[in-house]
Amino acid sequence: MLNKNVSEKLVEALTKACKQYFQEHLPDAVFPKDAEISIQMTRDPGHGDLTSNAAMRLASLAKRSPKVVGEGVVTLLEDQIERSGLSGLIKSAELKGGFINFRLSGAYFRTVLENIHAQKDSFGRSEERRKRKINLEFVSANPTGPLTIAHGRQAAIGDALARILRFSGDNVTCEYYLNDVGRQIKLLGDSVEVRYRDLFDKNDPMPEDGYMGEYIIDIAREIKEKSGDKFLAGSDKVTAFFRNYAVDYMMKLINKDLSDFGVVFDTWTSQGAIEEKKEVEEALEFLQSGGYIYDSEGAKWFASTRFGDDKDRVVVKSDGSYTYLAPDIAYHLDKYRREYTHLIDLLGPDHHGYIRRMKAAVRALGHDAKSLDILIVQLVTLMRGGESVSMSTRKGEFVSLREILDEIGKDVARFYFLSRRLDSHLDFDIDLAKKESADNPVFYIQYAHARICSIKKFSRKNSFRLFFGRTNLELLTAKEEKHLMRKLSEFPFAVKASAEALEPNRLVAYLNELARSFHSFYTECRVVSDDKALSKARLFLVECTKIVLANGLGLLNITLPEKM
RNA sequence: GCGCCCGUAGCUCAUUUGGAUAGAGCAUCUGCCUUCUAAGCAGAGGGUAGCAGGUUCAAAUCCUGCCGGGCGUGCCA
Repeated sequence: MLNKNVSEKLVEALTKACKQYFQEHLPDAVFPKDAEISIQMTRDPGHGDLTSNAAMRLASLAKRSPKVVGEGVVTLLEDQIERSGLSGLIKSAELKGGFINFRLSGAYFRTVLENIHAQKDSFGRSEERRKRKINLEFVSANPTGPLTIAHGRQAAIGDALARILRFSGDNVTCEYYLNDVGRQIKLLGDSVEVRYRDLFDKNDPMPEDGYMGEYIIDIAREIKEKSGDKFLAGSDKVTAFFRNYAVDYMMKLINKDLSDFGVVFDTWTSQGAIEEKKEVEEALEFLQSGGYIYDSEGAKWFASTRFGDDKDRVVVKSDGSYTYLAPDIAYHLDKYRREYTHLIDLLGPDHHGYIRRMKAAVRALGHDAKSLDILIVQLVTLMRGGESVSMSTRKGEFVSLREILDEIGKDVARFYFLSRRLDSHLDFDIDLAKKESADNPVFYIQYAHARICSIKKFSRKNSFRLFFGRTNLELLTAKEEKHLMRKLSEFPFAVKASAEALEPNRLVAYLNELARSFHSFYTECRVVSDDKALSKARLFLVECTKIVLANGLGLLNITLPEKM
């Protein structure tokens, strides 16, 4: 019997009991059809394993106290539990402070352990294949500079989200939108050209708003080494060369940083390619045919207010060129054409004004606004020795993701970002992070895994003939063993909650609790001992813990050390 | 001015979509290594959840108004 079946059946039994209570005691009252009868895992094991607030929800409807309603429902519940075949798994149902609390039987938890052991790396994976085909776009940094710490936060979250959603049954494609045309890119090329000419003592001035970072000089040097003075005589062709070279160079750097950070993209879509395929024109024509485009003051406007935006937006400027919005609409249309049923964009907070207009565009294109989720990942305020540091890619002042990777490592950095909610405005003190990286919380979880590997090694070395006879899980009766079993059984719920809320931090919190349960168990319960039957049962429990830790950390793409 | 986000322990952050006594890590203090890893365990102290109202059986969570911080409010991307 699986977790899911148990909770569903229990909800069913509870709903029946509630209905029956209404029929018997309140013939005049109407039982609400959409009554939200639900069951959750308890926060505190002292309250049992599962809990429902049904009695409190129905109390006001029934015009009786939660206590009276609860008592009535609990009485009827025994019979319903019996009928739904749950009596072996539900040990008790009792009313406490208005909540109806359920205690699961030992048999239930033993079944969970057997499931974990049988399903291995699939344990926690959603059995149902959802039909959603998701396009998850994140980072999408302009290739005008190295990735910064803020991109790192997005990268870690996007990557983990993709893994969690896939595990939950969605088909997910991770996409990087490559902004390879436009003003910023032109400036990038021009900046490199000026630096290149500097190397030949042609001291041209940097363009206004040019890129001042050291890396621009690196690119210029590389060109000089490869091609000498070949590009000194400027021309349109040469300008294009510098631009393309710089973009390629930067994308190589960006991809190296991403892959070292454990972040994998499936596709890169280039804005230039979208424009070349005339998709912007097509998108605008589509909107035009729907009557959502009008002319005013020499420009073309998208009537986004008709879909809830505060004001209409210009899409074609009076000089005939596009605003940023036009290619972005085309890009989203392109995604829908690739048959994605659901789009998720991770953006920085400077784009929050963008949400309404893009949702308006999506609706004008004939799609449900709900098919687009725009998640704002808040910035990281970078601190250095308690002082906040302002960052500007253009001025060349920033802390790169590379520096973070080199200083504190992939696992610590990923964990740091993943354990926070995406909308928290968090402070990252790099000096503190370097100092504290030795006792970073990520090691707490990894250490649990390393300890398990050590136990396994020890048990093999002292082969207690543990492989004979059947494993009797009924021997697992200590408080710490029960807590650990309970925690293990929560894993599928934690994954589900994380996927539904699009919040990887929930999974992190769960893994932290699991590690805590394990460390506590480890301290109190000797695994490999003279009691062979008990050793065998405990080894089984430890193996299950290892599987769940591996599945969980795998979703976060954090390393599983065999020893530390 | 208007819009979005945030304000929780000395510091950094959680709080399972409105539930029970608001929890972790760091820092401080007290115990625990002759046995599978002490990067650990058990415990103590530390809180008017910015402030004031409201909705609800129940509010850190939802609504309103203030206060404070960040970001936006382009025919920039």
